[in-house]
Amino acid sequence: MDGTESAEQAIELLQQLGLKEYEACCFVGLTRLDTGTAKRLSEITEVPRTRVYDAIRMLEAQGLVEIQHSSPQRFRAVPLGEATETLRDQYEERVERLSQSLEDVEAVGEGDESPVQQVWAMAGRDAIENRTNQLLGQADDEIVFVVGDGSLLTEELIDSLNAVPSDIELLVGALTEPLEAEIRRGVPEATTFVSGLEWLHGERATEEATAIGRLLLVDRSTILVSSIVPESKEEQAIFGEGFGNGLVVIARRLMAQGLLGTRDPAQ
Amino acid sequence: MDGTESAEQAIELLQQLGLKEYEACCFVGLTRLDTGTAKRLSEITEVPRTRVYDAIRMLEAQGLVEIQHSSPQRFRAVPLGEATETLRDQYEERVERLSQSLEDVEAVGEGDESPVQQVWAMAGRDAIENRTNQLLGQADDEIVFVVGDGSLLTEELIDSLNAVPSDIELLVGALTEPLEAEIRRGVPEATTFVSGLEWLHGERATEEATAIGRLLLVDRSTILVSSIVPESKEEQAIFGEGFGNGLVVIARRLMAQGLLGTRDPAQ
DNA sequence: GGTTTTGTGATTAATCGAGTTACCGTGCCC
DNA sequence: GGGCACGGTAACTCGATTAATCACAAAACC
Repeated sequence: MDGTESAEQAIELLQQLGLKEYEACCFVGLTRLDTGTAKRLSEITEVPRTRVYDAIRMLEAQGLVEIQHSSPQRFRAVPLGEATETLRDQYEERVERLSQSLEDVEAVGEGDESPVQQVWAMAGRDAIENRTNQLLGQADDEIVFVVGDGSLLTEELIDSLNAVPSDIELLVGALTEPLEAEIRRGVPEATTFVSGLEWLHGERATEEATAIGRLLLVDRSTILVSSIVPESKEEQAIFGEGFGNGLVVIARRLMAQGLLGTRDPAQ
Repeated sequence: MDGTESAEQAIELLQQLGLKEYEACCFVGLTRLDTGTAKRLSEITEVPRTRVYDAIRMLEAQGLVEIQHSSPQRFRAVPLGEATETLRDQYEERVERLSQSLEDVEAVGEGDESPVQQVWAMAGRDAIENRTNQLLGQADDEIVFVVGDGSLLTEELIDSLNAVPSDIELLVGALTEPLEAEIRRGVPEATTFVSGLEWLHGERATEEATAIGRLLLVDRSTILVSSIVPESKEEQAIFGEGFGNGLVVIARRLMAQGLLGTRDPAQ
């Protein structure tokens, strides 16, 4: 612990960004110290003094702290703006290289053939949002979109909706009246409506309620339905495409797969 | 191994981005398979079949693969563009939250007082570049900048140089003639020159050559000198500010710290 | 000169991930 | 029906990191 409440959050995040525990502790320790020695750092943070040196060295190599080679040596954190920018750069570089590598690798013989009727499950707020944008962009005739939770109505989503060509019919619904108003404001082009999907929303049998996230139907041939699991706030979705049998099949599968009931939060 | 050469590179990168080995293997396995079962995947990749399921679940939770809940269940990777976008989003979100947390935490009593004459060491290409931009932006009178290696002349750097107000004297040097030409093209406003720093560049005594990276002197009061270690390609720098004794002191320190000789590559 | 700091290295303990095996349910072929 | 390959889950072993201590040499301080 670092004393302050949100310091621990910072440590947590730094670890998610790839730092070790000691490294993360030392870094936030330094941001609240401006400049300090190993001893001072080990007092503030719960990092044993003898391990501070290693941690700092690692941090320096990643461009997050500077070292003054005096005796005793002093450390200081790079200014916040520079630090975040550096982290961003590193990541951006990696993603870029990854993208390159993956392009050079596609295809190894045949993939399995698969039945016509496909239903895929996916999870993760960002991923589902990206898929949503993707689908919005490739619509030909008609889009039906229902937003079940205000938190899903992001900037990016509104942009995507506004980017829909005007010759495509755009129907956007919301589960509540105020949400609908918000949508009408953000996407004036769209025909908005309220709900019509309470049957999806309400609790089913005795199981606890599962909040409906979004429902997207493109050209009556591709559908994406998501729900938000109550506690973990994680969004999960099912996604179907390319079949002539219409919605009913999907809806049935939806039920069958328990998407509307409970499902163990992904690990 | 995955057969293909650059597949391993992708795996490497994915691990750096936070995935476990199995997860990384499964993901690239899927990108070259379009759609596949656990069995197929375990054949392509060297991941034991029984562990494919866990890996995939993790990947799904992160929004990188989709699962078809049939029997046998099928997996497929999210399209490359969506995947990278999702990774980007996740990271961006974390960095953003980190930034918030760290702002709420600054300052814990006094930092150590430190001597007037400060020399700080830092490392990492991105970090040094950021610091360079930072310094360029806060110059008042004069900027002297020497580029020792063409790879350092990035887009971003050129932008920063061009953003320097015209009432600030801007001197930009290069170690070679062609490099100077490139700079003159990219930054027409600047007064360019060649080298003048061979004494820094050449090998010293019998030690192997250390390539000079960049040298930046702002308002004659702040200096940043970097070198690029031959093998690891890592850039390391020293950075000094706020003293009236001019360059000489720094230069001497420079030598004393062996920046121009060899130094063990950070870990 | 003696004592406290400072820094490095080695050592132990705990954690986590890689790799393996055992086991249950389901369909399929004999 | 009995066996058998396949699909899926869950346990366990082993090895590599990492967190946490300890021992010790070199400086710095009084």
